[in-house]
Amino acid sequence: MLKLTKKADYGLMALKYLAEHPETVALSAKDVADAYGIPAQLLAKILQLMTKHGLLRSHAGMNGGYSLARDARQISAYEVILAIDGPFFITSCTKGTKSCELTPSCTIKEPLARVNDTIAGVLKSISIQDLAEHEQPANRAREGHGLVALTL
Amino acid sequence: MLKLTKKADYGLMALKYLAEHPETVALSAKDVADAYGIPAQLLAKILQLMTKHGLLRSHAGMNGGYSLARDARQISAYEVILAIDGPFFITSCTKGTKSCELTPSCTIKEPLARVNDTIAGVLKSISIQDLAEHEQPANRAREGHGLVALTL
DNA sequence: GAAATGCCGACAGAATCGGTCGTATACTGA
DNA sequence: TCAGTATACGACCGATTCTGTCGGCATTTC
Repeated sequence: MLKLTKKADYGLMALKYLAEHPETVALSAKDVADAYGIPAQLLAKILQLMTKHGLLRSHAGMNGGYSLARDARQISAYEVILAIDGPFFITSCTKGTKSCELTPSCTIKEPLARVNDTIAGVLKSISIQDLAEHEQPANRAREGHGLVALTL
Repeated sequence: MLKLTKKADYGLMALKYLAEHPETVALSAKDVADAYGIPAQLLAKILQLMTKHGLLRSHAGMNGGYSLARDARQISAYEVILAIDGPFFITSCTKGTKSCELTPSCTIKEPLARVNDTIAGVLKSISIQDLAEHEQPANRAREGHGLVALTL
């Protein structure tokens, strides 16, 4: 399928929302959840995850909430996905801990690992700021573009 | 997460195997399954799927089996994944049939849709032939490389 | 001290995925 | 013609993962 989980979507949406409201000191999980119609408790856990990974700063107590730990330009979509869904690999048998058992099967995986890197590169090149800026599809014809080379 | 299903992996492996054995007229599902230790019946269904999508030709009866419907260069990884896993979208709320119901939420999705296109482009640029050639990591330093531009 | 908020673990329902089984159909070759 | 091999297809089940909820606790502000 190759798709993000809803959690990752929610996380990106929440960060975008925070990036769009820089004037406020902090926004509570409920604020963001209400803004998008996301289950509040679920979003809360997602925000906590991102806090743990250093993407957000949290503040308990009344008028508490979350704020971006860094400038929106310094947070990439890759980091968000990594924080929420964990490390991803395009191949099922991730060549990490426990490689593929099937005898010589994973010859496929070596080229696909490079695809994986390419995708990661694309996601790393996208910042929360980029997401927030594209509110209106009008300014789509901007010049900024990342170039990604895939070497087979 | 962002990973392929095992079925897609199996499908790619099977096509690679077929591409590596061009001399044989046809290989049965069992042949391929045995070669890689894949459950035979599962692989059979995958091969049938790819046949239905025009990637393979099938031949029933004794000495039957499957053969590539086109040259290995003309079959992209994208087509394989599409045939097996169906159309994929990186975003949960695919902007196809039933768009996101959440009020204004899917502002995120528009930039991610472009990421999606980029990934699709990468996968389209990879042929079964490419997979088959990379049997040995020795000839990795080949010159052929696809260039993918992501315009934010 | 009370209210609001974040923090955390456990858990349940739903969806998806991986894999199996059974049966029907098609082709080959003796 | 008949047996054997192979594809074709649908139903099903167990396991895993994902989504979302609940309950309790900690922290800060007022």
